[in-house]
Amino acid sequence: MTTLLDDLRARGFVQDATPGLAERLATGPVTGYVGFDPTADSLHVGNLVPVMGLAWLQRSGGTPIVLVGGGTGMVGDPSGKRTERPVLSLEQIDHNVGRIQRQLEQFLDFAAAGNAARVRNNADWLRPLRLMDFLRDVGKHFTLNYMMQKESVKSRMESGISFTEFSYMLVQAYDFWHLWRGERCELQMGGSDQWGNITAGTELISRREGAQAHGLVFPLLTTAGGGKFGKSEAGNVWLDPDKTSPYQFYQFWLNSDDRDVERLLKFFTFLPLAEIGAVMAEQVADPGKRPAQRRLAEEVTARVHGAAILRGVIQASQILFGRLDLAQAGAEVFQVLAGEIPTTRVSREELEGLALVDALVRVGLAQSKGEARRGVDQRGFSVNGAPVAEGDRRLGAGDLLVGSYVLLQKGRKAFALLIADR
RNA sequence: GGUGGGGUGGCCGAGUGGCUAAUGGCAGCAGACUGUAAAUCUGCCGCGCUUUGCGCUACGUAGGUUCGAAUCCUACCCCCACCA
Repeated sequence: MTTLLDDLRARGFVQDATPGLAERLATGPVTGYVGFDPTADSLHVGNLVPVMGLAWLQRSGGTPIVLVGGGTGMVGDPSGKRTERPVLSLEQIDHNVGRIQRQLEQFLDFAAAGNAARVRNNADWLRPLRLMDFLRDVGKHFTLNYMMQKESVKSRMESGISFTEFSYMLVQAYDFWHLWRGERCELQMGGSDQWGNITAGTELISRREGAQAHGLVFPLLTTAGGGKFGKSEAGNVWLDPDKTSPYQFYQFWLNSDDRDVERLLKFFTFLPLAEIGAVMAEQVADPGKRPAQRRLAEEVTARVHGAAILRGVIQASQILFGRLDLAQAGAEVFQVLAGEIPTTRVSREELEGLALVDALVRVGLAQSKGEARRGVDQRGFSVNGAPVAEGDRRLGAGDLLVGSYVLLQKGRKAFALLIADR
């Protein structure tokens, strides 16, 4: 029988784990937690690795706890950070937590009998905490020498580290202890930069309670191209459809590098490894068809946005990238597109004689008219699928498809729809 | 508080009076090639215009010297290192 640790390891989730975790898991499911920053009102795909870690924990019978850093959010973790965090109001944090929980519900079961997922906010216990109590109950258990050996501190000794940031690991250790004490939470997971903070927590639980707690860290995800995973042209790829449209979301996964796709399937889908193996076999046989990317994009998009939206997104993708002749497309096709790509409405009068460069800026495909002009010079823009060569090109009624639509395109991946109202 | 070093375009980093809208690298955008890939090659990469050119804004901030300043002078702000 395999345990959570075996499963996570097979999927590449385990960068490091504390000794004894395997033995502990062999005796039964655990309660475990991951900390999240409530700095935004949505998760982005970069947050998905720990979310999937919690989901697997729950699937193994364990109880996942989502810890929201409402208390720690105001100080700042020095691990891998260069700048201080913004301070958020309590109302803002509550709002963000509510939105994020709704997204988590696609991955975690908050109603499961016996091991329902829980959300905790460390503001609840950190805010009332008194400094003297903290120094007595937590500070006493750590030597300066121990703390200075942590990578998060060591790497900052040259450039300088504030006392607040230096103390961060103790606060995080206190969180772990608190969850252990109150809910018998025995495992903390996180990114590999959290290793030092997590082991400080297991240390505190060991010294104060004489009990063994465990830690597990995920590897840092990078792309084969050498970049940070989870970024697109528009910045972070968010789960919130208002921040990243489902179409962009689907395209993000579909455009995954061949070298990354197998790893991404293991990380971000619940497909059994045997099935991933089969998909990869297809992929190797005919890379041009990209069955692996398609499967990845479908699985993740369906989970985050639902099957119905996925269908619409696939349809829109076929229109924009397939051989479909736009002139043959009906009005309903454009209605689908309007929901998936940036859409701007103009009046008929405005459209008549509207300079293309102005239109491109207006729909957001170009930042400035100069940029639009350069792009046109380089044959980078198309109107209704036809590349534009003339820098002084103007739009008019003759460009309207189905009487109302003009499809503008930058390069091959960026589109915008202009709707001319009657 | 003292001493020294520094603040240049998204980032890194050249530039010490006119040839500088500012070398180079990274990131980004477009084109070719492709599989809506990767790699490679090419072009672009402050804003605007009636675009082989012209105008405006810009080298921490504010003044000054000069025909002319990112480059020199003054004050101020900020950062870093070492010392206290």
